[in-house]
Amino acid sequence: MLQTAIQSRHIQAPPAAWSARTAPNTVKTAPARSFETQLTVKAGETIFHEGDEALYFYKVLSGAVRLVKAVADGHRQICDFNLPGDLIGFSNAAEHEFTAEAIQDCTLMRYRRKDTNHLIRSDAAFACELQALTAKGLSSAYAHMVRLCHRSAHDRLAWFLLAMSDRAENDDGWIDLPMTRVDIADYLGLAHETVSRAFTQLKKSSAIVEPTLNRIKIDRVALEDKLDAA
Amino acid sequence: MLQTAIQSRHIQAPPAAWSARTAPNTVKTAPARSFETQLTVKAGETIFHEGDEALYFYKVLSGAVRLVKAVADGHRQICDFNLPGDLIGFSNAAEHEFTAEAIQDCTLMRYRRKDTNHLIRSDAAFACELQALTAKGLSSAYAHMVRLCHRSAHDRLAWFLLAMSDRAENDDGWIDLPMTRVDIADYLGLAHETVSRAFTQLKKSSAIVEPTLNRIKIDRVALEDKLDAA
DNA sequence: CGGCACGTTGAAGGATCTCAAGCTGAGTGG
DNA sequence: CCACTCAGCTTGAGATCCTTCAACGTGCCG
Repeated sequence: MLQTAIQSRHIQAPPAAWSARTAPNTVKTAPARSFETQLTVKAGETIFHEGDEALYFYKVLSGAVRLVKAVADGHRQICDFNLPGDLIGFSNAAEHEFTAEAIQDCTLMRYRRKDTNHLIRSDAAFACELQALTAKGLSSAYAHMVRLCHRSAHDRLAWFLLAMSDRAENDDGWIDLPMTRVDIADYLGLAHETVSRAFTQLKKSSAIVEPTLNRIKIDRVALEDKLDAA
Repeated sequence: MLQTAIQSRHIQAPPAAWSARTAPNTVKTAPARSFETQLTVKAGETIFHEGDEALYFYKVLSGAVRLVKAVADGHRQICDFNLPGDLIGFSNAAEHEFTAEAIQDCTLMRYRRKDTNHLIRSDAAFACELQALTAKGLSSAYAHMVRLCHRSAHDRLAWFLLAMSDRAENDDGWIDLPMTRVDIADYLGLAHETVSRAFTQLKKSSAIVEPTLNRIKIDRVALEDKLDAA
């Protein structure tokens, strides 16, 4: 497995743990229960805004979502991408701390925040799972910091692609990248032109294969070597 | 509020509030109880290592701690600084995700993790509290991402100093910076020379006053103007 | 067809990193 | 009291990388 390979080289483990998530295959169309509501959101639509009263939190069933914080100078920071199984917007703050936007058509399960404490009390398993998912989100956030602290643009992108591979690789080895280059740039703290150039170089060096813009296959060893060399 | 819930239920004598960000002046030397142990750590010593089995979590009573993740190329990323009132290492992961090092002589309160899990199951209020604290940590992590995404070194430093001001300003308006320039650099993802130059410029522009290395006073308006202008 | 969003590529400029040297203050030992 | 050491901080200069601005290409859609 990747972790062992990387750890043996004394490298920071790759950001396998993304935001709060469960294995994709555990995602089911849950039966309707009183405390949850299923809904669909079209690509480009906003699920909630930064600063909105946090009435609900969500779980992604299908599609992809980006979490965006606006920054003073007009730039934006994408804090995380959420894929099926991930939780969105769970915090105890009264207001949402970021804007959640669908980047693909999504189906979501919505939970009422005020029911949460009741559920925690009445359902120990739910409480433990929620705690674990939130802690995982924190772990993911720390991993992202490590990504951002990498000075080199190529490092950041390689790191990102390895993480996407752990997280969203299909059975046939292909990785779907639902986000645009601009999204990736805002996620990694780079200019989108820089991301584009880094992609081109990775393709030239055969570290990735990219027949279409949103579908790639990576050469793990080559990418990890690039991290080592840095 | 949740804090009060936990205090009244499990902690007869208040070890301050159980908040990830408690006001320093509420920190007291709590009496010894079965599930907590007070200990002291000297500056430079390690509290726990990244990858260690997570047997305990801690609360800072006095001093300052840095949370460090090692990165492949020999660099390191400081994920957070912890000051009195902060909690350290309270995720549900089996292993600590970062190394915690004292940057000043510290007194800490140590809690056994397995007691925590028991309490989650048996006591809903505790579970809610822990959930809230973890969510707060996540919020702090997102805020840090925004700091890191600021392209300019001056922006990052200004942001950092404003945050330290919110967090650690004394009654007389002075801010203690227990961490070195190198620590700040690793926190902000910059070279320490760059941090030093940024400090110098802020001093020249009178945005900060710095009679000694570890003690500054900031001009909030000037710093915020710098962020806007960027 | 035109408009538009997204992506790629080039060129120039600027910010940061790296390497290197010197400075400061604290602690130590003579 | 002084010289010495060492860690942390500052400053300089050059090289490197990234950003910015600009142009162009592509695919989609009305």
